[in-house]
Amino acid sequence: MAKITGIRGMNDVLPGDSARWQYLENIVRHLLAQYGYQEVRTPVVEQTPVFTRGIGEVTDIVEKEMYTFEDRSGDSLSLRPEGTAGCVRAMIENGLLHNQTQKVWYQGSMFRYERPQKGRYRQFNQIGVETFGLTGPDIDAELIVLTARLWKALGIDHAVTLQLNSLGTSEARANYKAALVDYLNSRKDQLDEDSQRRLSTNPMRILDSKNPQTQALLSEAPSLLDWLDEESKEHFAGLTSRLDACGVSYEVNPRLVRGLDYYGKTAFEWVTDALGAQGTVCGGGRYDGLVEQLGGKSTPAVGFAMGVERLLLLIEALNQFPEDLTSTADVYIAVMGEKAEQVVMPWAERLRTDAPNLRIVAHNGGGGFKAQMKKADKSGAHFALIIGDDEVANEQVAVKDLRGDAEQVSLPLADVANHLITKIDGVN
RNA sequence: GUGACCGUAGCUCAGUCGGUAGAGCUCUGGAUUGUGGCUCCAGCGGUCGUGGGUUCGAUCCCCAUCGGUCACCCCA
Repeated sequence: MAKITGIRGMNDVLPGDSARWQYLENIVRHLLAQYGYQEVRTPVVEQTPVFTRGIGEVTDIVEKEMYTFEDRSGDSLSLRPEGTAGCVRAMIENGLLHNQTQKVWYQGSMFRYERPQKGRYRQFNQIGVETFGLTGPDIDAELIVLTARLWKALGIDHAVTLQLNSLGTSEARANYKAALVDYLNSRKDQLDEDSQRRLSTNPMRILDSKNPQTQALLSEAPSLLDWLDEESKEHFAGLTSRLDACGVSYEVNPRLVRGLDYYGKTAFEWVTDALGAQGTVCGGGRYDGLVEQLGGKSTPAVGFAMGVERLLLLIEALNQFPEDLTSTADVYIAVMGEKAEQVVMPWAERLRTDAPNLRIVAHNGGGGFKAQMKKADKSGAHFALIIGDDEVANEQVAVKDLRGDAEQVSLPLADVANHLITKIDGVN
């Protein structure tokens, strides 16, 4: 019989790792609440046109990376390859964009059929933030400032840099695109194969080619910034002045184009060189045309998404995880003798009632007393509680400090919870 | 989709110029009948990724295949 395995590029988050995910998620959730953003949860599967119309037919994501299938009624469905399109669909469908502004975020799995490598998986998780109904550069700035605060909270701010660009209005972009194609067509023979192909399909993407010869050729090419219309220039200036005022530094990168068709004006990426080839940790921009594209009333919008796995890899690489994440208990209860085994459950229940914020693990599964103490140590608990025949007879519990040098004491059961709470609060 | 490298114990790896394998960590028990971390001893644990070929004999050599990793591409 063939061995049953998980699917390539789709990973398990195991007990030893889940605390790290929760650590990141908790920080993000708290931070977004600080800015007044609300969470939305949308399905993992959408009708395929949500993505083909939203992301763009000729993008790589839609052309060759989507998990698309027919359901039993013959409808074409797709696993979401990104979060924005589905989020916009939900906002339109529920009438949440009618004369109101919205600030929302989501978190969840996305799916793309690609060859896995470091920081790139077939099922991966994004935390995304989207805002609707706001035209000015102040909201673009707020989103970026918010991410900057997040990097600080995670201890990775020294390892990421902000790349910033304006893609202009669609008219400006169309004019620029024509100029770029003109320039590159005259030097077509010097382009690498991929770039030659993109010349007709998606010429802007040639700008961020990694091919050094192509990059050299581009140094003489027309720059997007020179083709910006007044409106876009003003918007971009409004954004940069606010970033300056908040002390967020950035690098203007006129070659920064994003892979999804719906972006215009502001585009940004936070990148790191600490993760190998997949260095973009967060990316986003303005997509004023998308809501209309998906059948809603024209609504301005800005948003971004960050890659959870990449952030976790980066925090790990920079050694920024708190040390106590591996601990599974604050208090570990070891028992000896039949009488103790009889009372340990009700006693532990009482402690959990009296000290609801402590993680209290009662030993299961028998084994010698020494083995129980080893487990107490491995659990990361600050205290071991010891219940043997003597303790049962006196309604007492022996409290042993596993981390400090306090003397072991015996306390009446009724006093144990308070003792632990004060001691452990003091430690934390 | 293309390329490079790699598959030996649960994990990290050694090894056999071809004679069916070993260490560290983990786990269990003991040295220390009710006291963890350090140390020492013992035990548990392997179709050497899978299939085929060469050979008296293959974990080792050859071929294929599957899987993993990294990179291209693309993006979070």
